[in-house]
Amino acid sequence: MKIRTRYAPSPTGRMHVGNLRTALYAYLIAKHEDGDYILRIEDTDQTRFVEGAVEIIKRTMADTGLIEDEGPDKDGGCGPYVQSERMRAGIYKEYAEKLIEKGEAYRCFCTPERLSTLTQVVEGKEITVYDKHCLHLSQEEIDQNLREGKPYVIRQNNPTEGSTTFHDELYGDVTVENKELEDMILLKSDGYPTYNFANVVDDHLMGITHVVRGNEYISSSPKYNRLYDAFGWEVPKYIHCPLITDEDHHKLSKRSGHSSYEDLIEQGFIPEAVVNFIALLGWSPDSDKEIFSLEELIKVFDYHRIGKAPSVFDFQKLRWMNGEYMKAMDPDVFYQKAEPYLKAALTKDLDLKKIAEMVRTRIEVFPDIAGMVDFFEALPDYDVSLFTHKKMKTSAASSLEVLKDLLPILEDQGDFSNEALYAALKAYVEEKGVKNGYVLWPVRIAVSGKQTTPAGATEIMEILGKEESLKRIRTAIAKLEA
RNA sequence: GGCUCGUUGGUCAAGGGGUUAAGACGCCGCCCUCUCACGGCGGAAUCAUGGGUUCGAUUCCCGUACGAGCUACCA
Repeated sequence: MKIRTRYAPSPTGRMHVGNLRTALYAYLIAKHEDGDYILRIEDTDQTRFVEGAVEIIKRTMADTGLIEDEGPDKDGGCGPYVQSERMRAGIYKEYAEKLIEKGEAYRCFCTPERLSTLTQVVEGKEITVYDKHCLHLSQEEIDQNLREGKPYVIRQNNPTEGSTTFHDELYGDVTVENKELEDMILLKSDGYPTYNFANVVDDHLMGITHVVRGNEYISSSPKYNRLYDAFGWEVPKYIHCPLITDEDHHKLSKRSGHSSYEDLIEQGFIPEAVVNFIALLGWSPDSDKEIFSLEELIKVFDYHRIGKAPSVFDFQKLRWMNGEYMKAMDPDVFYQKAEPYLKAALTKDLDLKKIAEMVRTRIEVFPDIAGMVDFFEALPDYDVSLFTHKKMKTSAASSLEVLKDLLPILEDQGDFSNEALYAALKAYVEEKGVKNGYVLWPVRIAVSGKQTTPAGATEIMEILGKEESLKRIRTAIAKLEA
């Protein structure tokens, strides 16, 4: 049988990396077996709906390459793929009423006021256990309430004895006492289904074979199984994924500053690296390989190798991985992506393509560029102590001497290409019988004004050009003479 | 509080009755080098805890601790 998985986000804002990973795993599980991956929008909570959030979801899916086979924009015969539309089509009401007929659900007319009398506070948390009050309403009372137009919800009728077991592909069998099973609400008074009901109905109607979702649903899964059983539907395979946490081992939240995919993109990460990184959070291949394209992931992804323990989102390692992608990137592609960052930092007419290549193996994330190339734009006000370097055996005095020797040589130098400049300086080095660094260190400091730069002295001079390079060397001489 | 799940270096993690307990990030050192970075080499650092079972447990079982999730007309 063909595998069908789904990703079913709620349009409530940016896409959390935990959700993105769930989407990725759902996609990989399906694609590994050449199955179908379905996108379904779960907009049943009108109060949490955020304008534009559906577009964010669609754009993120497109950017990351998690292309759905069926979804709101791609009807595969199981539509509509947006729950509010399905609700308007009467799907959930129809199935909820079937459950009532079977005695597996009942209408509940309890007011918020009555419900609040049932809640108690335990350790600061409000806990409400419904008492099945409306289960015992007589048919007359129900009809009366209906006639009066009293609002009601439909609740699942769970047994109070025995136990229910469900099987997870990763966690194995999980058994819960039925008395722990709450009579959860299936259909809200506004007619919308709750997640608890909609996911079961839709997963069945859409032929989902593998339900991939976050770990937080593991304790409600027994209730979902009872729903499948009540309908006489085949229970899908469940794959509950572990949580992604922050450095403090708490659920990754907005506070961390990088909890959403959009946050990461804004911070200069590239989609491929993000996808690669999150794939490895909670899953590992059977090899030492760490850099994977989406296609490679599809090939090697075995969901049995998903772990059970939560994993910390290691921002540091993401940066490293992003850097690996930078290094492996085609130079033209890299330039295209780096250009806006280069242009933001440099207004002068410089060879940005050459600068981009200098910076490529040195940055992890695009915003790193600015602090690395700023000296091309303007010579920083540096301290002469920079000229002193013990390993290069340079001092302020030696630097001054070298720069004064070099000035006329460079003034006469016609070819200001990196190669020609290097040859010229090398000739001086040999004539003096010193180490390369003895000469090149002061030159680089003079033309850059920085202790570390993305390139060597002659490469910098090539970019700067003769006029600016000489000007900076004269400035250095003046500084050293002062 | 109840229920459920989890626990291998700081982090991601492999492994799974007998191993010198992989690999990666980060950190440190060395090499390379026109600085830094890249690259290369090396180093420090781990089986939460107490009981079993066993000739032998990091691995299997039970308890404890710790962490997380659920306990909404949120998903």
